[in-house]
Amino acid sequence: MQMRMTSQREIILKELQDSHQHLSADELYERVKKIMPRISLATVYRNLETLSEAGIIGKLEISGRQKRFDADVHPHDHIYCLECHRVDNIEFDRDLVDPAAVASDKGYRITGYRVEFKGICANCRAALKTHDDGDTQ
Amino acid sequence: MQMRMTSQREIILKELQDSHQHLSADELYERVKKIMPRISLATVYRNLETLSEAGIIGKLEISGRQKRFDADVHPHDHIYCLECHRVDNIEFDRDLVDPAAVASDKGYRITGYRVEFKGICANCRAALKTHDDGDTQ
DNA sequence: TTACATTTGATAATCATTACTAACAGGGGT
DNA sequence: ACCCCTGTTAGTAATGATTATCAAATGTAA
Repeated sequence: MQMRMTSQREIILKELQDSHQHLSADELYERVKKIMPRISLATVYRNLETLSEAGIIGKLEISGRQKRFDADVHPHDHIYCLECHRVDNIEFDRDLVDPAAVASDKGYRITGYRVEFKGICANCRAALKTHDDGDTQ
Repeated sequence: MQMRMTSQREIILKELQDSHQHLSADELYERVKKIMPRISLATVYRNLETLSEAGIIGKLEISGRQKRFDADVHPHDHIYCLECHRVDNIEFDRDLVDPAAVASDKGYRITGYRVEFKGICANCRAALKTHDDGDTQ
């Protein structure tokens, strides 16, 4: 849990925070390389893991895709675009879900849950509309 | 969408149904090989994909793990064990979640959502208890 | 039965991630 | 200052899951 804040670590964290996005390890690698050209992709992976273990960032494991990282660690949920795979935060009332009501089911001790929405983002809706008029709603 | 029910396809589907489990492609491969020894792992992957595209089975993409497949296609959610990675169905009232209430958020057209619980299953709770008494609840 | 499309088995390739390793950095304590 | 210890790094190899490729086999249809 204790962890030195190395310069690599600090730059990775700052780039993620400043992006205001949910970046993947390699996207972050590309950004960090501009500041610290000799950094290794493995270092980015390693530090993202370290930072998320320490609870400083969140690790998003969205359906079957590459992991993404989130500088916002307050409990919240996500929606992702089936077209371009971007991930956005959603406002969803987590109090609606009561883990205790589910717990008895199979003898699990529940430690958490997440809600994951999917759909087509505004950008991709617009793009699809001009191409093949695929959306009427 | 139209799709021949080949013998390989049929055996893969039947084995998944009979298992009453959420099997991964390679677990299913091991089972199917006992019936059809010359089948290829690629064929299993290919047919699981085909079957899930046709809506005959479900594809489960649980947090950062290997995909699993589900012969039960009625809308339902899942819980997985952080220790042994087994996946179980849960009874969770999906009406609690209203996609429309979320939709306005970012201009997404929402096509679905899923709720994923995590925890420690009964087996693993018992196993952990005998080893290091790690659970008091 | 000839002709075309689909599917298969075998294997190579890909993608994301993790493991490995040797070199390096930043403290103590002496 | 010097040595030792531990954590970290860059670079690269290895891994695990999945997908792509392709020739051969099979099914379907005129």
